[in-house]
This record gives sequence, C-alpha cells and structure tokens, in this order.
Amino acid sequence: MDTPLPKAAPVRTASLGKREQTKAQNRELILDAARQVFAELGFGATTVRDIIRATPLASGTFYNYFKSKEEIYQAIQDDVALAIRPRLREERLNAKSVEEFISSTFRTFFEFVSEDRVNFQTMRHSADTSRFRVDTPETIAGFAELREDIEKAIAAGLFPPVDADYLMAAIVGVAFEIAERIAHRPDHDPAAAAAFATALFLGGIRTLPVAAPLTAGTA
Amino acid sequence: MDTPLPKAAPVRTASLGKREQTKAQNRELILDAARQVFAELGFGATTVRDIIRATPLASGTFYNYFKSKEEIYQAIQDDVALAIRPRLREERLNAKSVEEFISSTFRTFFEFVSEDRVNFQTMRHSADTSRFRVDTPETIAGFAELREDIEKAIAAGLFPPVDADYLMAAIVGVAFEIAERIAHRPDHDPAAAAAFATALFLGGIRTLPVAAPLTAGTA
Amino acid sequence: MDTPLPKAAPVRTASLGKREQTKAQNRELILDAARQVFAELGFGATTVRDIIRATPLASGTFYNYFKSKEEIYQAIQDDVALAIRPRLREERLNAKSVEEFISSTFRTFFEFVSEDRVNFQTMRHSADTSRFRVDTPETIAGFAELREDIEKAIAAGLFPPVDADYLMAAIVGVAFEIAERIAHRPDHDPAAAAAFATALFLGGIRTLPVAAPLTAGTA
Amino acid sequence: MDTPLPKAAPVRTASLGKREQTKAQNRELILDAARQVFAELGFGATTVRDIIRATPLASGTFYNYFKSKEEIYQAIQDDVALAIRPRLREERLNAKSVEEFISSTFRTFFEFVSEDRVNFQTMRHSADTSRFRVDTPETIAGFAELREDIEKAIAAGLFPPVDADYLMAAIVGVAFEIAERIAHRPDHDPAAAAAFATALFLGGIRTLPVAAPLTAGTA
DNA sequence: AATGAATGAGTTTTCATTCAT
DNA sequence: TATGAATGAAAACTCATTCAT
Repeated sequence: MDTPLPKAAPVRTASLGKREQTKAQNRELILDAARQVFAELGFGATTVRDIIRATPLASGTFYNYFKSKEEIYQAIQDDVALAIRPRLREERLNAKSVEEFISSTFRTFFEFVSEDRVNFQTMRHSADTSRFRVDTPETIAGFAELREDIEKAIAAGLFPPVDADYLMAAIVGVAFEIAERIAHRPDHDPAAAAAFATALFLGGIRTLPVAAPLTAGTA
Repeated sequence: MDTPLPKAAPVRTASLGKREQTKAQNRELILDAARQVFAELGFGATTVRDIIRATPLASGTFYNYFKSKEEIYQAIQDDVALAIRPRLREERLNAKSVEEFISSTFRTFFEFVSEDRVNFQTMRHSADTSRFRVDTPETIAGFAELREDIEKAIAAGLFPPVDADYLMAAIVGVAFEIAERIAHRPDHDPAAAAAFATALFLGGIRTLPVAAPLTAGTA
Repeated sequence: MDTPLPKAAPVRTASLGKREQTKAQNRELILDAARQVFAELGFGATTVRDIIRATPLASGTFYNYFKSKEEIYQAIQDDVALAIRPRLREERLNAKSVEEFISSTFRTFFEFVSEDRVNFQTMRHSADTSRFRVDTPETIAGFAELREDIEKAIAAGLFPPVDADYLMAAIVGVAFEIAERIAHRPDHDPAAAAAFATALFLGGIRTLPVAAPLTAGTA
Repeated sequence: MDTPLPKAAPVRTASLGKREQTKAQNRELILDAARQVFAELGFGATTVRDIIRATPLASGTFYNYFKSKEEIYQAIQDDVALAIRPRLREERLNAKSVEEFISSTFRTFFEFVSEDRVNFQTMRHSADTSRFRVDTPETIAGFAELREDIEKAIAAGLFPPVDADYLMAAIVGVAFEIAERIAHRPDHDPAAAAAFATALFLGGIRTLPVAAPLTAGTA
C-alpha cells in the first residue's frame, strides 16, 4: 500500500516561466494524479494520500490547491462538463432537423469522450467489480440544458411534441452507457457509436446499422 | 456527540420466545436502516455507525449479521438484482418478437422499480447536489444476461444482426435514466414510461407517444 | 519526547462493578493525566497525544470522553470552580462582619488550593519560564459572585460603600497570586497565608504579621 | 482558503530609498500585527500565518525579522517589561516612606497600562469567554525586583518586617487584576485605581475611598 | 446473541519553516 | 530583501472492528 515510488524530480520549471507556471503545472500534476487514482480506485476508496502519493509533491501541497477530496473531484468533473457543454449546446442550436439535433449530439459527445478518456472514464473500484457513476452539479446542469433545447425544438416545430424530460433521460442514458462501452473496446470508434445511437433514436432498432461479426468486450 | 435519538425499545420479541424470529427481524432491521442511509449518504460517506444509529441495536450487533460494510452493501444490491433478474430473463426468453422483447423488458423493469423504490433509488448525497449511481457485480451480471439474450434473439432471427453490446448499453442506459426520472415525478407511472421507451426503441423519436401538456420534471 | 512508558495494565475493574465503573474510572484516568500534563507543559504546548500517552488507554478512547483539548481543559477548570464556589459563597453569606467575610474567603480558598494542588497549579511551560493563568467561564462566574456578595454586604451596611468591582479584583488578585506562592514554598501553610491576606485587607501593610526569618521561594 | 484581504500596497518606501527605514518600519508592522493578534487569539491559538495575514507582507518575510513565533512573543512582552521596569524601580528606590513606595508603584503601573493598552491587554480568546494571562521571564524578573526592593526597604527600616514574598505577590495580584478592570471601564482612570489600591495597602478596607454611586463593571 | 466501550491503524489537516525566484 | 509556494513532521480525528461483560 505504501510503495513509496522513486519520485520523479519535483517539477520546478526553473528555466522558462516563473512561479506562476510552476503553480499551474503543479495544479495540473495533482489533477492528473487524482483523475488516475479516482479512475483506478473509485471515489470512495480514494484517499487524499493516494493522490499525493501519485505525485512528486508533499502532502501539505495538496491543501494549497484543494480543500478536500470532494473539492478536487468536483473540479475534475466540472472541467469536463465546462469543456463539453458549450460545444454541445452550439451544435444543437444550429440543428435544422431532428436528424441534425440527434446526430450532432451523439457525435460530439462520443468524440469528446474518446479524446478525453482520462477525464471521462467512469470510475470503478479495482478491488471489487462495482461500477460507479457520479454526476456533479455542472453535469446535471448540462442535462437541464439538453432538456431546454429539446423543449425549444418542440416549440419550433422541429421535434414532435414528445415528453422532453424522458427524451432527455433517454439521450443521456444512451450517451453515457455507450460511452462506457466505447472505452472498453480495443478500437474505440466514436463515429460508429454515434451512428448506432443516432439510428436508434431516429428509426428504432430495425433501422440500426448491421453489426460486424464483432466480439463484444466485457464489463 | 452522537445525537442519541430516543431509541425505540430494542427488538427482543420477549414474549414469543422465538429466537429465530428475533434474529430474522434484526437482520431486516439492519438491512432497512442500511438501505435508507446508503440512499441518503451514498456508500462512501456512510459509516457503520450511521447504520446502527438508525436502528435500536448496538454497534457490535451489526457484526453478528454482516462481516463488514461492504458485505451489507452487496447484500442489499444483490437482493435487488436477484429479485428482478429472473423475472426479466423469463420475459425475454418468452418473447416472440422484437416488440415483445423490448416492451416486456422495460415494463417489467419500471414496474419493479416503482414497487421497490427504496432499494432502487439512485444514491444521492442529500448534502450536495451530485448524483451517484453504483452498479454491483450482480447488476452487471444482469447486463451480461441481457446481452446474451439479445445475441440469442439475433441468432434466432428475432432481431436484426445489430451490435448486441451497444444495444444492451442503450437499453440499460434508457432504463436506469428514465427510472430516475420516474422517481422524481409526482405521479410515477411505470406504464407510461415503458410505453415511451418501447416506442423509442421500436420506431425512433417520430413514433413516440405525444406528451401531455407537459410539466417539466425537476433536476 | 516519546518515551512510551511501561504502561500499567489497562484498568478494567473486572471484579466489582461493571462497565459503568470502568467508564467513570477511565474518564478520571484521562482527567488526571490531563491535569498533570497541563500543569507540566502548559495549555498551549500540550497535545491530546501527550495526554493519552500519560494514560494506559488508546488514542481513540480520548474522543469517547472529550471532543478536544479545549473541552477537557474546561472540564478540569470547571470541576475546580464548581467544587469551591458553593463553599466560598456559603462562608461569605454567613459572615457577620468585614473580618469574617474577608478571613473566611481567604482561608477557604487557600485551604482548598492546598488540598487540591494538582487541579489548581497555575500552568507553566516547563520548556520556557513563562507563566500562564487561565480563567474559564465558570471561574469568572465565581468572580461575579464575589462581587455580588460584596455589593450585598455593602447594602447590608457590613462593608463601607467601596468600589465593589475593584475590591473584588483586589481579592481575586491577591488570592491567586499568593496561592501561587504557597505552591512554591516547601511548607505550604494556607493558614499563614490567609492570616497575611486578611491582615492586609483589614488593616493594611502596617498590621501585617511579622515574618519569620523567611527564606523566600523563587518564581 | 485564506481570506486574502485586499492587502494594502506592500510597504517598500520606494521613494526615500532608505533601506534602513523600511526595515525598521516592517519590523514595527509585524510587531503591531502580532500584538493585535496575540491579544485577540491568545498565544497558543495564534499562528504565524495569522500574524502575517494582518500585515501587507509575505510569510517568508516574517523570518527575516524573527526566528520564530516564540521569539516575537518574547519581543513583545519584553518590550513592555523593559519599558516599565526601570521606571518602577527608580520610583521605589526614591521612596522615602511606605506610602511613597506603595503609591508610586501603583500609580506608575496603572498609568503605564492606560497608555499602553494594546501591549498590556490581557489576552483573551474572542471566541470563548475564557481569560488568559501570561507572564514572561522579563515580567517575572520584574516581580523579583519588586521583592528585592521590598526586602531592601525592610532592611532600611522603611517597611515593617513582613513576608516580602507574599507582599510582592499581593501587590502584583492587585496590580494586574485591577489593571484588567480598568481596561473594562468606559472611563479608565488610573489615578482613581491607584488611590484605591494604595489606600487598601496602607490602611485596609475601612480606609478605602468611598465609591461613586457605583456602576458595576462587566465580567 | 446483545451490548457498547476500547482499540489503533489510517486519514485528514495544520502550520512553522525553508528556499527558489 | 521580499516573496509565497513547498515541505513534511506532527497533530487532530475517524471509524471499522474486537471483546469483555
């Protein structure tokens, strides 16, 4: 548990910048470590010590940047949501049809997730086999945005007058769950996943693309 | 320090003398308390003390029934999955068409969730606004069963040759996410939700039932 | 600093009482240790660890009894004040003259202090040579009582109409400061000290008892 | 995390160029902050961070002026004692009678305390209602001086042969305790307080000045 | 079995002090 | 010299689990 790890030389960035740089860098150092550890151990099992141990820094340093485990976790989640929310929103607002609305939503989401795997990766205990998913307020706000956009689209006549709340839930559920599957496949092909989800939402199961011989990954 | 709560008289079933009874009763007492507390605080934040405090029993007693916090947690989750898995499986194996397969899956799931709210309820910290979802091994095994059944249905020619892994993910995602919405609605109508999800999977958005004047749900 | 002390066998009081007894005993164990350590190191320098280390108990046990260093400190001080306040008050209310009021006050106080040295002992850092004195709310309430009693005595014509606030302060100042001197003398003779203070208050310096050849203690 | 307070522009005395000046100025800046914070929080509860936070300077700068928290604390206390001890001593050595000895001691002390309130102010936690008093070595040395002077006065036949140690204690006790009361009165009148204490020591309670209609002080 | 205090390893957190810039 | 982030030893505190009663 306490394997001290031959610590890499502390990052001090002597040459180039100045303190500012080191500071930003160390913050990132801690965030990266946290992402990694959270992904490996899950939120509950992770301790602040685990995080600093995955860092060349000293324990006290953590508290120069974050007040607690909860705070850094939120910071991570919010980073993600803040990065993707505007992109998603823009796509949806530009959509001229149901097709565009749905396909751009899934495509953007899956692409983002593929690029930003470390951040996204649903947390899981390595010790046990449980699966965790946590949505922070920022994420939840993203869900609300989606519902609003659906409502606008209905008002604009773009969508039929469906239950916007359920439709939002369905999109979110499919998006996250399939994203999880993508992460588990050797080739992760966001475009194929987006095609799948889009077809499902536009025409139902019978219009889904035919699958390659495919060997599915395991949970 | 420990808001002591005027504890109800310890359950001793003095009169009946049936030891066995008390035992089963206490086990249930602890399980109920745990379900409640886990639902309120989430797994990580819950302490064994929190659980026994919600019980008329003493802390040591906990360990007469469960080896650890992990064990009781699993016990709860497994109860759920164990109760619903066979029902879902049976429905699907009896399905004679895509329609039946999909509609019975959603209907059974949503009905179960409605009946068994305490157990299902996605965990959320009451303190903050984050949302937690945890899938235990038992649950995950249920996912695998679903995928197998889809694969069998494809082999049997019931389903078109779609990506079974993604389809499973889509079903699971929609099921859990809409279940969450159901729990948030004043009237929770599993039949309506099942109709929605089924229509979506069978014909896509354009075949969804038209919504009532629509009252937006709450985040 | 960490001399672990061959710990005395943990006090479990197997024979006589029951848990209640052990509990009360352990509480006293901790209080005694705290009194000792506070007296030796002073409040500021004392850590909770120091206190439990002076005890055969485990660290967590401290927190079964006291929330923090502050809390146990208050408990100690309050014990003292609670024990002596009623005694002092009774004496003063029974006083039939200035002489009785003053003499009984000092006599009672110095006797108490002599008996209860551990509790009283003004705290001092052994590391440095500073001297600490702390008055808790309970102590301060005792001061207020004294002032009230003086005011009553003035109203009753027992005392001349002096400044009750200053007189109270003078009594308190002399009482504590001389008590400190008593504690530093090889023979501590509360009666002699009381005679000194009483004479001072009743007739001033010129009526003080003549001193023995006197070897003064050191600060 | 650290309520940053819009810091006043760091004192750099840019224009004047006098390094020396800035240096002395910063030292005073830190001392003033420390006096304030110590008075508010007490020694134990005060952190070096608290001190520099009350300053426009940076934490490291503290150590250019003082080696440690202890050192600055001593510096403050010694300032006080160093300022008043010679004055007190001179007065007492010049005393031609018991009256002069006693009256000049109290007068000088109370006047000093009135002028120099910030420094004197007995430390108190603002949070709770406890009262702290700390005597440093320098202060204690002042006590010893007082005792020596009493002994000399006895030897010179000025004083009757009383217990010099107790008399010193009585004077110190009354001086500090009444000083504390002075600080709590709206009008703080050192002369009146000195008159009170002097009368008490010279003739006892019955010779005390008659009190004004009396306004009770505050605890 | 039930009880609930004791345990102590493990975690979180603080803070005086150092040190590169 | 001033700065303020980094350090890490030490303190505070928690909590799952044990165990005498």
